[in-house]
Amino acid sequence: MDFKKYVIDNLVSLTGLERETIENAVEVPPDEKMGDLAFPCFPLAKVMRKAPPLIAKELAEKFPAGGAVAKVEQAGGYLNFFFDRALFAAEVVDGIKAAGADWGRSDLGGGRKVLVEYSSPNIAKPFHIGHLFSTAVGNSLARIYKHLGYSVESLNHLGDWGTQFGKLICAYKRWGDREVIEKDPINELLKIYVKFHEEAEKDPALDEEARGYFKKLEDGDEETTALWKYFKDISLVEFNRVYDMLGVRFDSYNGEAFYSDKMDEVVEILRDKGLLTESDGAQVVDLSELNMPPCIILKSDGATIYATRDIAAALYRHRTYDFYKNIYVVGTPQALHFKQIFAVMKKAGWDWSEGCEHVNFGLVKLPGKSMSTRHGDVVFLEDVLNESIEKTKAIIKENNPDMEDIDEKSKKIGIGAILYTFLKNSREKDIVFSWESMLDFEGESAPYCQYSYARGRSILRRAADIDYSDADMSKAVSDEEYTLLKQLNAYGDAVKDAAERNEPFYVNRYVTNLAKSFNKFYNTNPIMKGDVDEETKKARLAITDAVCTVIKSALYLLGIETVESM
RNA sequence: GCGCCUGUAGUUUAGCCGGAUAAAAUGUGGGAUUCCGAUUCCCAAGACCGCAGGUUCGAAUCCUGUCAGGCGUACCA
Repeated sequence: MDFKKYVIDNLVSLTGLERETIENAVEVPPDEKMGDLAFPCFPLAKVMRKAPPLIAKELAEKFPAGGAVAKVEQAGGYLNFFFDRALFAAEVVDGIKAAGADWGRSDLGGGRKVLVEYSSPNIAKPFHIGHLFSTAVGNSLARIYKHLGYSVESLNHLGDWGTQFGKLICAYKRWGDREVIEKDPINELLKIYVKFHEEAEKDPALDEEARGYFKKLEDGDEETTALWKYFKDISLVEFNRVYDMLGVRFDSYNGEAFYSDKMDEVVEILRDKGLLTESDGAQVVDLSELNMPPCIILKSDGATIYATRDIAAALYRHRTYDFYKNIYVVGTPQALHFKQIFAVMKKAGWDWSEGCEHVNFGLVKLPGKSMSTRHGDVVFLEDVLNESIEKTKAIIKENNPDMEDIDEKSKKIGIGAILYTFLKNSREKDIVFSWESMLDFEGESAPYCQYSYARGRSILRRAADIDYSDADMSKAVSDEEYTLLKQLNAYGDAVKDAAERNEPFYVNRYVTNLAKSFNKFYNTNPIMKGDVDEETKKARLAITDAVCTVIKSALYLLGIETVESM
C-alpha cells in the first residue's frame, strides 16, 4: 500500500481539487510530532471562501477513519496525518526484504542512455587532490543514474592532447633523463614541466619552440609521437593505480587525442552552415547576441583548440551512443567554455545537444593559495589516500588489536572517509584542503556510517540462529523504530533528488541520517540483550537487517565500501 | 568594466521552485554504558540568515539596490 497515495486519493475526493494541486501541496511536516504528512489549507481559502483553520477542521472530520491513516489532526491551517505504524512497518520491512540491494531502485530511466564524463586527468601530470572532486562526483552520479534505471557509460576524457605536450616534449628534450623518469615517472615529468615554465618566463622563445613540437605532433611526426605515447603509457599506469584504490572503472578512456582526427568535419559543418567568421585571423562563431565572447574554432595559426575538440567529442558521442543525457563533471572555471560550445551546437541545429549538461563543482584550494601544477603546488591524491589509510589502521589497532584483515578494512574505511568529505556538501562550494579536516573521522563521516553498519551486522551475527522472517511488526512501533522505518522508506526519494540536481550529497546526507537514527534506535531499544521478548526481538532484528541493506546500498552509490566489523 | 557563483551559530555546512519554533556536525560545558563493540547515545549554551528597501496573509527563500569574497572574461585546458 502506498500511504501517500492513500492520503492524496482521499483528499482529492473530499476537496474536489485537481490531483496535481494536492500532490504539490502535500508535504512532510517539519517536526515528526506534527504527523507524517501535512496538507496546508491556505491555498483553499480563496476558492472556498473560508478561513484555513476552518477548512482544515472540516476536512479532518470528514476524512475516513481506519486504514492506512490512523489519525487526522487539524493544527491551525494545516491538516496533519498520522499513519498506522504497524501497517507501515510491515510494509517497509517486507519491501526491503524482497528488493534487497534493489531497494530504492526505479525504472525512471527506462534504459535511456546517460553519459557521465568525469575525472579526466591530464597525462604526464600528477593526479592531485583536485581531481578527486570530479572523480568522486562523477563516479557517484554514474552509480545513482544506474540505480534509477538509466544505461550509463562512464567516460574518462583524458587530457592527452594540446600545446602542453609541446611544452613537455620541449622540456624532455632539454632536461629529460629516461632512467630517472622510469623510477618515478610523474614526479620527474612534473619537475621538468615546472622547470619549463620557470625558464620560459626568462626566455619566451621556449614557448615558440613548444608550439613547434605540438605542431609536429599534430602532423604525425614519428619521434614526437613516440614520446607522446610514452608519456601516456607511464601516466596511465599511475592513474590506474589510483582508480583501483578508489574502485572507479571507466567504459572509455577516449581522450582529446582520440578526437584529433574528428575535428575537420566539425569545422566543415560549421563553415557550411555559415557560422564561422574571421576575427583577428582566427575562425570563430560569434555569440554576441547571447552576450558571450566568440567561440574560437580555429586559432589564427590554423590549429584547433579545446572547443573544437569538445564539439567533435559531443558529435561522436551522439552518433555512438544516441544519448539522452551527456553530463560533463568538470570544474566551475570552465562554465563559460561549456556555455559557449553548447550554444554553438544549438546554432548548428543539433537538437540532441539539449541533452548536454555541465555539472560543475568548486575548487580544491590549499590554504592561502590555489593549486597550480605549473608551480608545483600540488597535493598528490595517492598521498592523501595512503595517509588516511594509515590513520585508520592506527585507530583500529588502538581500539581492537586483534581485528582481522586490518589492511583491507583500513583501506575501505580510510578511502571512504576521503570520498565522503568530497560528497558531503553541494558541489559548488570550494574545499580548502587541510590534513586535519580531511582526516577528521568524528561526527558526520564515512566511518560513522560504516560503524553503524558494522554494529548492525554484528548484532545480526549474534542472532544467526533466530528466524525473524515472519516477524510481527506491530511489536516495532516505538518512536525510534518508526522514525527509522520512515527513513528507510524515503531512500528512493533521496536517490531521485540526487539525480535530479546531480548532487550526490543528497544520498550522503540521507545515509548519515539513517545511520544516526539506527544508532539511536539500538541505544534505546535493546535487541539481543536483556529480557526482550521473542516477538519484539524478531521485529527489531528485521529492522536491523533492513537498515544494513540500505546503508550498504546507499554507501555504494557514493563509491564507499562497507566492512563487516571494524 | 561586464558575466556567473557564494555570503546562515566560534568553525564547516543544510534549508533557497515562499509557509508551522532557522536544521545538523564540529568546537565548548555537562551527563549515560555492571558494555547486542564507546569510531555509540543524551542534555545545554550558541544565529537580528552580509546590509538596506520592496512584493505577500506570510520572506533565510522571490524582486531591486548595496557591500564583501571567489571564478571567468578569444587564440592554455
